[in-house]
Amino acid sequence: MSDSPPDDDRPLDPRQLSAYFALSEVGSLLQHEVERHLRAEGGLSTVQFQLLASLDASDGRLTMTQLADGVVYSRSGLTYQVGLLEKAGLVTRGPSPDDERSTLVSITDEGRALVERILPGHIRVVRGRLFEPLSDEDLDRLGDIMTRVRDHMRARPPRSAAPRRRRGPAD
Amino acid sequence: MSDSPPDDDRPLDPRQLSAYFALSEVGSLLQHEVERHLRAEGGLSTVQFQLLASLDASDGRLTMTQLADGVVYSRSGLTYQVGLLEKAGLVTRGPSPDDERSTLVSITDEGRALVERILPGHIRVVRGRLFEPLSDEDLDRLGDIMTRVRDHMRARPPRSAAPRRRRGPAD
DNA sequence: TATTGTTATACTCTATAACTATA
DNA sequence: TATAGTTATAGAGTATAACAATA
Repeated sequence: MSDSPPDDDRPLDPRQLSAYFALSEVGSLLQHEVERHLRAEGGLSTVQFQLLASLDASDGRLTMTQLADGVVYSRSGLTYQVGLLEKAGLVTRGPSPDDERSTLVSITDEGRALVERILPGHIRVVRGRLFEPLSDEDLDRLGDIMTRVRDHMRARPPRSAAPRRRRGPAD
Repeated sequence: MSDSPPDDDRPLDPRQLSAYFALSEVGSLLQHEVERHLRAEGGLSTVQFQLLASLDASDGRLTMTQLADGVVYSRSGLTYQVGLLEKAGLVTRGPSPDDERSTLVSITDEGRALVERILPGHIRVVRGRLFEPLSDEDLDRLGDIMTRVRDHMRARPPRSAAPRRRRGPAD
């Protein structure tokens, strides 16, 4: 609990606070607008769209674990969402030939068609809300910063992020 | 629906895509970790913490509408969350002297104490996850970019963002 | 009539723990 | 024994619409 350097206990300076608040607000606003658009246009939640887009971007088939890697999500939540997509005919599920424990999720033609139908409007939202006020230089800088932060966050997950809690000996 | 310039229908270029994906991922990861911390440390959701922090940062009392302006939220959702905070003894609600329609939400001493107890750890999370890999220059640049985007998003809300739908004459 | 806020309701989402099956 | 995934369940959060009260 107290294994952080004392340096970490100082308050954020005003620039950090301002950057943090602005980032949070942008994230929240953007998320809401994207969600609204996806729901209205394709009846999908953001997570469902991300799952479809991941499948579409890869070879069309991924295991549940591979899908989970891309999305911040619990396993059961992923099962639930993929179940909805399957019910809607946008993906199919089947056993993996390599590893009988794995489930291979495949996007259907209908799924691909939906992604392609939704994508332009999705991009329009992102462009109009996020990128419009940014210069080319801003864009490069933003991409660079966010990529570094993401790699940092992915590289050192907080100690509480154990993928699956195993039963302790004292349970 | 087709009132956007044709320019908007082009796909995002790779730099935009990469910046957008990285931003989404960072936002999502950060949100999850902050949520986890607030829940573990103070039993609060992010929204509840934001509401308390807003009250704490202002004079300690705001109307429901003023609170709603800071958070992306439906009115009923706000009522629900403030109700929880009230039940927990962190805020009180009373009629506004200025406008009898308004509800004035006030943070209690207990509420302030909770914010002060949680804030250092919250900041530690943000610093460690978000700011650690960034230089001073990055920080300034990020703050500048995010502030501009936020102002842009706040200035021109999408047409669907009417605060409250009034009954149409044909209903 | 417009605005502020609440309530009732129904639904979506998410996490935890227990479970099955394969490696 | 560890890993991949599912299921049951229970709770939190959210939105919509109808509502009451004040401006």
